[in-house]
Amino acid sequence: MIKDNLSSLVERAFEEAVKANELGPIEDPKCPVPIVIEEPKNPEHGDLACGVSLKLAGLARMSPLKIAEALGRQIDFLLPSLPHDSLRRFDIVAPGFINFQLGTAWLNQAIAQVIHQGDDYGRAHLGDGKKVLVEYVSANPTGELHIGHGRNAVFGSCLSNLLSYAGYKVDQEFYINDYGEQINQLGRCCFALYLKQNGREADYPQEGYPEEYLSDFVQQVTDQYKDQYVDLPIDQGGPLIGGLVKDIILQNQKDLLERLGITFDTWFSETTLHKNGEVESVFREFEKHGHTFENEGAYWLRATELGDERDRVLRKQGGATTYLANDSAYHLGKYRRGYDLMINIWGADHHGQVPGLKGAMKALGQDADKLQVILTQIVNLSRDGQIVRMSKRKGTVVMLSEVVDEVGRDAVRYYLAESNPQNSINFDLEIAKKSSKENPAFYIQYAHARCCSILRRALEESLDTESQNINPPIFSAKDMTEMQKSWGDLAQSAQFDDLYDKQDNQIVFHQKALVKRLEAFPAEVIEAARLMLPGRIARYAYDLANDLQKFYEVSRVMTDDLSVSKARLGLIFATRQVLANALGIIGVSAPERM
RNA sequence: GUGCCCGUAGCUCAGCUGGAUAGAGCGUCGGUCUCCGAAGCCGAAGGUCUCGAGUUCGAAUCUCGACGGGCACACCA
Repeated sequence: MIKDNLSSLVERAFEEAVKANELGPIEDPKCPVPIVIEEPKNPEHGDLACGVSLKLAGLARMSPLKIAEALGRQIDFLLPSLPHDSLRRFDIVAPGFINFQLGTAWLNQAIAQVIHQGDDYGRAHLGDGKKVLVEYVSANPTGELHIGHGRNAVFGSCLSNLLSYAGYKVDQEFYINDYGEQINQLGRCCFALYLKQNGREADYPQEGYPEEYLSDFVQQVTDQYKDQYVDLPIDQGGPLIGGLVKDIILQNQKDLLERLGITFDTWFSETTLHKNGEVESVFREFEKHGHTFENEGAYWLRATELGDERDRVLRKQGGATTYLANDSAYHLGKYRRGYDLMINIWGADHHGQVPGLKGAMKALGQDADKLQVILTQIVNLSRDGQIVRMSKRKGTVVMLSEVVDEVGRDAVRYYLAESNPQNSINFDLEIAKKSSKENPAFYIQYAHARCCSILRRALEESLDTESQNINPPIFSAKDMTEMQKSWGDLAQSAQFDDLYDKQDNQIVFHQKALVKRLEAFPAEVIEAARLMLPGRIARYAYDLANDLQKFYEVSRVMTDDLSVSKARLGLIFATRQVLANALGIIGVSAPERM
């Protein structure tokens, strides 16, 4: 990577400058501050720049400019050790920046690298094969998914893709809360509706789920089984009808998530924890490790000793286990499955539970740092500018399925993937629909399709508008195959010199910008994975598409000069590849035509 | 009341471990297709980075405080 090359160049210059006693009181040849190479906003400041002298000023008790000059002298000596024409020149400017002007060697190498590695370009070893479990969505099987679930789902999916791309071994899991009071409640509600739908009298539970959420699901049961269960007592009918409805809802959620391109490796049922006795055995584990006590007939976790703000009940007075106890059993199981890292993606309204769960893991003797909870902030839905509160009670929720229907999978994914989880999102349905054609997702896809189109056109005959003659195709399919082979040949990367030799500064500028962007992709993947912010990849893809469009505006790919055409086709080929790789991470399709 | 998150253009959001003149999209106004896809490109307008202190060569970025918004504070799940 070019930045790494430059940063190690500056590092060596620093060493030499220290040896030459040019940096005042600094005697350690190891640079005390990280050497960061950055892209200047102003193009007049070169292709890349280093501001390390400014950070060293205090330590060296010298002016930043003097330091930069000292480093510059050493870089001059080191220059011959670099590959031919990798660095064209560098300048020392006030207040102490070192600005680099790139030659062609590294840039050419970057294009060849993209094509050489293809679908794997940008893959990283950051994860080093570590096993990660990403648990997300985990919605209750008591109703449809809403837009908040959608955000959680898209974020989790993108993060999983990203981590996997960065070298982690990722499993994706959906935890089904199919046990306990809420599922009993679901049963009572569904049975009441079932009776009603069969013309019987029934009292709908007052604190139950809104009827309109459930009636369609229950209707499916009614349609299939007619009135054959109407005479069952509530304690049998509830669980039976509730169970049937739960399966329908779950399947419904699965189908919807699949429509969003989300698939889970495991659907983990809470019921299995209870049936296998894992909840009971987690109490024995708590007992072994201490940090628990009894009070007024309840069994407590002394969470205050473990970083929580108050103690938590694990087993209630009546003997029932709490949500935290069940969750502890679930998460202990995750540890035992051997994951190096466990990521939970929760809605921010659950943030209060984080210290409790982490405390429980500590109490069980586990490394709580392996468990990381990412909180996604709320999605504010509006329609025509009117805020729609997502209250389940009032039943005003706009369902995720409606949004996907209206806006489309790719746009929904991009929209929800783009922003960082700690920021709330304002999602106006009317605007989302209206702007769906100018949606960033379309813009990126358009750039991809345009690359494909150019590559296709290279193989087609063309019409000369002046003479009305039909020109034969410039390249044959066989030519294309051979070109692709040579583009990916690292030893032949000098063929891309033709991108920069011509006199038109504007074209050179935009091509260079495009190549620099392609070259930055692997570093971007690593950074995004490190920060666990897949939104960065979405924005990167947008920037790359933008760079392509700007290049395309000022320059033709197919020209009279065959070697230039070849080089530019190679650049387009590489751009298409990186667009596809980036889109793949955020789970947006990369169409060849639109 | 306590804890967590947020506050950047009219709206939606970027801004990398502090760096050069704070950036995009949408919306508004104007320009641009005899030429590989105009779902594009170019330009204009729009900012006290909520406010106030502090840290330092230098703050949208770090610290503290205020204000504003959201969320959470169960032997519920």
